[in-house]
Amino acid sequence: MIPISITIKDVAKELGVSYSSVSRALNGKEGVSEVTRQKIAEAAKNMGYQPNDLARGLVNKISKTVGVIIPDINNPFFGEIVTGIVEAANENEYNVFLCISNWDPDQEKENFSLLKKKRVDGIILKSIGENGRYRDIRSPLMIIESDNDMEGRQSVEVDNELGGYLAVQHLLNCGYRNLAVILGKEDMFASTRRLKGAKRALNVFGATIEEENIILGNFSIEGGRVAAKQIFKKNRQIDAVFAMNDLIGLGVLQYCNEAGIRVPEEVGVIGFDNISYAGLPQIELTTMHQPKHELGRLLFEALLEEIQEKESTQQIKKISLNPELKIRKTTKCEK
Amino acid sequence: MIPISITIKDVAKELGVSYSSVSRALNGKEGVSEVTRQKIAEAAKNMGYQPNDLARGLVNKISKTVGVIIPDINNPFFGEIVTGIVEAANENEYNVFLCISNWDPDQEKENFSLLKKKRVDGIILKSIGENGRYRDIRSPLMIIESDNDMEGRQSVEVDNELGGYLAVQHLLNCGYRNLAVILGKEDMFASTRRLKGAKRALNVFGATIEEENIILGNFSIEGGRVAAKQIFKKNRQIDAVFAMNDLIGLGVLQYCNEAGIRVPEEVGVIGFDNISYAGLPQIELTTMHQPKHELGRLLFEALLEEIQEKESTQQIKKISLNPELKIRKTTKCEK
DNA sequence: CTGAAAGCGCTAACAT
DNA sequence: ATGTTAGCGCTTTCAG
Repeated sequence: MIPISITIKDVAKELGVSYSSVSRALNGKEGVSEVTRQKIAEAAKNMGYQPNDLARGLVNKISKTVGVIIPDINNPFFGEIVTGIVEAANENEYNVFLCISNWDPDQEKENFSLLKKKRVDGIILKSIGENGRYRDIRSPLMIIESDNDMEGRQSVEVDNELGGYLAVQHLLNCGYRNLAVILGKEDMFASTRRLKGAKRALNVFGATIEEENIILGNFSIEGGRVAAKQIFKKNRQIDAVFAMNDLIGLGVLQYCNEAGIRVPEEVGVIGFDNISYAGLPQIELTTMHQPKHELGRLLFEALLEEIQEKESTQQIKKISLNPELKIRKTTKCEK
Repeated sequence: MIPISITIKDVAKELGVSYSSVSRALNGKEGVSEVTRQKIAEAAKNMGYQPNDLARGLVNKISKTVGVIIPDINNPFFGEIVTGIVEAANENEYNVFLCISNWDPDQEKENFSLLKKKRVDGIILKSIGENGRYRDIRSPLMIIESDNDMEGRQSVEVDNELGGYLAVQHLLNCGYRNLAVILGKEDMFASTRRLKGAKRALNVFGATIEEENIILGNFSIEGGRVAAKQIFKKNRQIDAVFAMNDLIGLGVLQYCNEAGIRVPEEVGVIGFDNISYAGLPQIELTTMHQPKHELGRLLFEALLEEIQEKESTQQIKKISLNPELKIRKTTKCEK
């Protein structure tokens, strides 16, 4: 079952031309007469010739390949981003290696090393928050939500601080006053930014939040459930929670459901990301929308630019998109 | 920003040995004294040597790379399968190219061609149902749920007929009598098998299903909602629906919710796949569980075997796992 | 046990 | 416009 692939030499022999001519013709380089170019194109097609990107990569130092390292493809946030990345990549004849770090620094390192062997042209990374480990990565790199330690690296992200601000502003507008916040401990960069925005909104309103009402949870449904339990066990006054992503939000809803707490009457809940399941009629989670698909496309396009730039201007781009408030049924007002 | 990668020659020069020795040492081949082997290993490590898999692939005809073509990574069914594939692949030092066909035959073809250029060692495919197009694929291929036309190809799947049988048996056990079935039109192989099992269960029970109550929908939440509307507009008698996947099931639930139909009292709903969102307390969809993660691992492992087999026994393996009934709250009994 | 050399498929000078 | 050649980084005979 060894696939016999036909090479540039085979088609050269077939036509009795040199194989450099074939190479030139097939790559649209000048130096071939129209006539032979035609003949070559035709023969190549008939013979089912497919260029060998391994060989090409070896000489060009371009593998037409990028790596994507994310923690979890089952989080719809990443799923949609990856969809955008793959789409844009394929349009540019690129393939993408999918790596899953599982929020584990060791696996992430392992992934880097595997990708390096493959000589990918660039990497798109959702960093899992151990600092200073990317300084020595010498290939083009795009960060999904950069941390401070990534200064000097390109990144594409939503304006997280603005997102936090808008989320809490909405909660306040609804009349909720005793807020709790659940941070995602796997990703303190985004969480910290969003929290900063949240505090600013509180501040503008002349309010504050107790440190004890800011808790650390896992970025998962179960993580949200556990965190909510912790919150309400500790403080019955809480009347609204800002969850750092929709998965956590879903977990909060789950807890409220179990504990008989009415949403949005007794407590309001807002999430972040706007994953599709948040919009289910049984859920209707109010949340901050992120343009995930677009984020994915931009991520790849910016990476490609960096790859092709070689050594020109090389200015560090930080692309930032705006999140959008998506009001549904887990908060009790409409503005 | 060109990453200067160090080669086998560099470490050879450093040590004053021939580079073939370095190759031998690093690959654990015999013909190198323990002493030099040690020295080489150490030098390679210190110098940060990383093998170039492009070059390796060129000579070995093994790229340590596989391609996965699926219709939609945001369907948790595929998301979890891919997670299993990637996990198993990485354990074997393989990388996986993720391709998304978007249920579109043209994109699927495009993906094949891209992967061929990359000289992947094998491909894992969720075929989107156009027949006879894989006959000429000469590389190792594993099919996620094979169709008849794929005879002669390896496949890994859940026993779909059994799944259909168990699902409908459960519905019948609950006392539902007027069933409707929603097929997923994007994947008629799986749907047909499950339907066959469903009819068998009906048969054993001495019942049947009207053809008009078997409808074609899209494998999506919206598809399920539309199909449900169609069903209940046409026939008010229907008291249970078997949805061919959980997304469709979610859509049915959504319609019932809107139309004020009480589940499970007035109508029972059962899905297929057991995606994580089906288990949310607000949803609690009864469904047929598929061991998706395990399916993914098996898929890769079987593919790897086929890749390594070269030309030995070459018997066609069809691996089949059993689905499991997962009773929750959208059907009204417990057996 | 070790080195020299050929060749994987391709591109890019360099000749003609 | 076309052919010849070197070489990308590596593995694998083949000599020594």
